[in-house]
Amino acid sequence: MASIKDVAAEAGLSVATVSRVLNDHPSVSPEARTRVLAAVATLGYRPNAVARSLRTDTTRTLGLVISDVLNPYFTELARSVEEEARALGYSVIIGNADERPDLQDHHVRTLLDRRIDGLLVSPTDGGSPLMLDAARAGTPMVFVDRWIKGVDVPVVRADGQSAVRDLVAHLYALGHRRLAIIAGPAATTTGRERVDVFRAALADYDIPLPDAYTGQGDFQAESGRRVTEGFLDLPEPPEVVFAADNLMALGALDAIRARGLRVPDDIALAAFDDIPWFVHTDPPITAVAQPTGALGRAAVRALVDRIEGRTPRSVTLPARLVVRRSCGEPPATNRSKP
Amino acid sequence: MASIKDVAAEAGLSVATVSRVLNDHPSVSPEARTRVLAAVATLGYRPNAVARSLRTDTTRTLGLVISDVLNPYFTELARSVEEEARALGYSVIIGNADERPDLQDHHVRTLLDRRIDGLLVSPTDGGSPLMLDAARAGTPMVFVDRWIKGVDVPVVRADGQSAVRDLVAHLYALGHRRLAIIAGPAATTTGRERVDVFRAALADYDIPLPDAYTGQGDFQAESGRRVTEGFLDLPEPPEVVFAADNLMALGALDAIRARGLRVPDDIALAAFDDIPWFVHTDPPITAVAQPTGALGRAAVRALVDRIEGRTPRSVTLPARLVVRRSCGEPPATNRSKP
DNA sequence: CCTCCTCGTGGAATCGATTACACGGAGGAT
DNA sequence: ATCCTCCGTGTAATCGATTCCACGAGGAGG
Repeated sequence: MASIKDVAAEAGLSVATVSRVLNDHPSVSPEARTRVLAAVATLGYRPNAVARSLRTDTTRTLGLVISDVLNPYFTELARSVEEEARALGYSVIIGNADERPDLQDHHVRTLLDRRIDGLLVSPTDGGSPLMLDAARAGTPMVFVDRWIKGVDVPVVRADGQSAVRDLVAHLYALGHRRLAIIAGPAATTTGRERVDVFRAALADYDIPLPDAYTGQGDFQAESGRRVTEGFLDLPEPPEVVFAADNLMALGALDAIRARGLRVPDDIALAAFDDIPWFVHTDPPITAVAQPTGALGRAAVRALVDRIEGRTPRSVTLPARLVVRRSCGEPPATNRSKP
Repeated sequence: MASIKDVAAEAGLSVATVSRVLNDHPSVSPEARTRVLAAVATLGYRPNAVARSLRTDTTRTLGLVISDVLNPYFTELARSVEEEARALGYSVIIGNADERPDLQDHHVRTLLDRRIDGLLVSPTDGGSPLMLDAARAGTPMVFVDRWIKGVDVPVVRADGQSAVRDLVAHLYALGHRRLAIIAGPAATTTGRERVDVFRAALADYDIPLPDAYTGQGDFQAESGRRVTEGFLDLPEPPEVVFAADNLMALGALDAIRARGLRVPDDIALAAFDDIPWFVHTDPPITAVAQPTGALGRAAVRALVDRIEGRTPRSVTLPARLVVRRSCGEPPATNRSKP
């Protein structure tokens, strides 16, 4: 593969001049410029990004470590992150932690070794020493969706509070009083928070959230199934199951079906995170929708701000309730009336 | 960030010795080894992968360019690719082409600039000059799922022939005679092939596949909707719609619902590519399932074989039919009988 | 006409690793 | 005792770029 030396030789100029043309440095004669460009074309030369990175200590690459690629929410997040990064001239390397702290560390380490310019993380756990060290050592970093307490790192996330309040109001209006939640891992912020806002919203209606109605999941479908089975085995099962993410909602749906029960007639179901498939499930699932694309874009902008020396800001965007049929009472089809 | 020179200074040895310890070169005294390791630990040193890559002309990184990350089929493929690569000591950089040839080229170019060791591609189109040049120039490359004719690159893919034959047999047994297909882009191999095997399977039953029953899609949900509407507007609409991928099947389902029609009573639906969500749609969708994980792993192995000087082999694995309820006649629940 | 600047260019250092080669010392063979 | 080999180590070249510094030519200003 042709190097800058070959181009210099072909153009009859020095490598310095070639480099200047390639980085459009002002002081190059028009003549030299055309000669270099001609040589580049005939040789099909492309600069070696590895060499350039070594010299400039800059890779124009962002690392993104997410908890689970198979979760459509994170897939969409990854997609919007890559789009925004590309628009700003950066590439993205995605690491999939699969909700495993060891894998998360593996990816963080690999990305750091490659000297990425900045790191976007949705932490799987309460924070590995590795990540905390990296943050303290000054690696540009931004948390997205989930975050870790006690670290001075900007956070870009959705606030589900008002949407969950709306959800509870919706459920209450439908006559439901016994509401249960499938929580995420307590080690994640989203795992705890969603339970907290749900409990707070219930309190507004003087509805308690007993321990029996708060199941411990891990954001994977299987745990949703397990916890839901537990709920259904209760002497007095809940009337509604609220899953703290979309995969656990799927598991819950499975468990309910396996018992021959119907949604929403026998039991209602709602989920945190909205995904395209929820329109097509049987029945369509009522969900709290995060502004996923906007979150990804905001996260990239914050990170790039930090990298390029500006002051990054934390961002919180509101989630909103999307009512479908999984909690009962099909919503009116025409909402066009003012 | 500490460099190998700092480690050498800390250990009171030369950089050469440090490097030898780090790469466990045999001729290092035990004493030197411990001194180096101690220095590495106190400094928290990590080798700079960029510098190493420049020197060794090796990045231990694979590029994966897929057509659409939002498509669960490709997400799962990406995941299995990363897993297998990690097991073999490689990292993966994913590029999402979004079914756009220009984006595909952008990613291929970026990956090549970064001097990845090998490239895994599921081409969006018939083959850009860029990719053909790269292949000819000797970049280790393997096609997965889709491929390009006339290039000497191993292909790892699924063979849907027998599964599609099974599907047609299933449909025929249910009494369906007017079968339509939503094809993928003609520029892709999978776009054309799936139509061909479908037509061949129909021929076995003397069923023709008229032009009116072959709609042109682009592997995205919206095109599935559009084509299906066309089918439904026909004076004699088909009894079955077979979508050549899962997203178009989703679009088809939308279109059918929008007309107030029911699946499978009014019209049957089947899809190429099986995904977890098909179990939960209303009704569950009958599909041709590819062995996605195995494909990803086989592709990585072939690529690594090529990179490490062994001879890579093309691999074709059989797809299989998964019958659900979207074509009629709920399958018997107990299949345990011998 | 001389001096000083500016501009275009090239030489060479540099980034952080790997590795060929040289070298000194220890130990074995003769 | 001499010579050879092998082992552990260090020096320095190298990968492919960027960039500081020096230099010569040419133009402007005195």
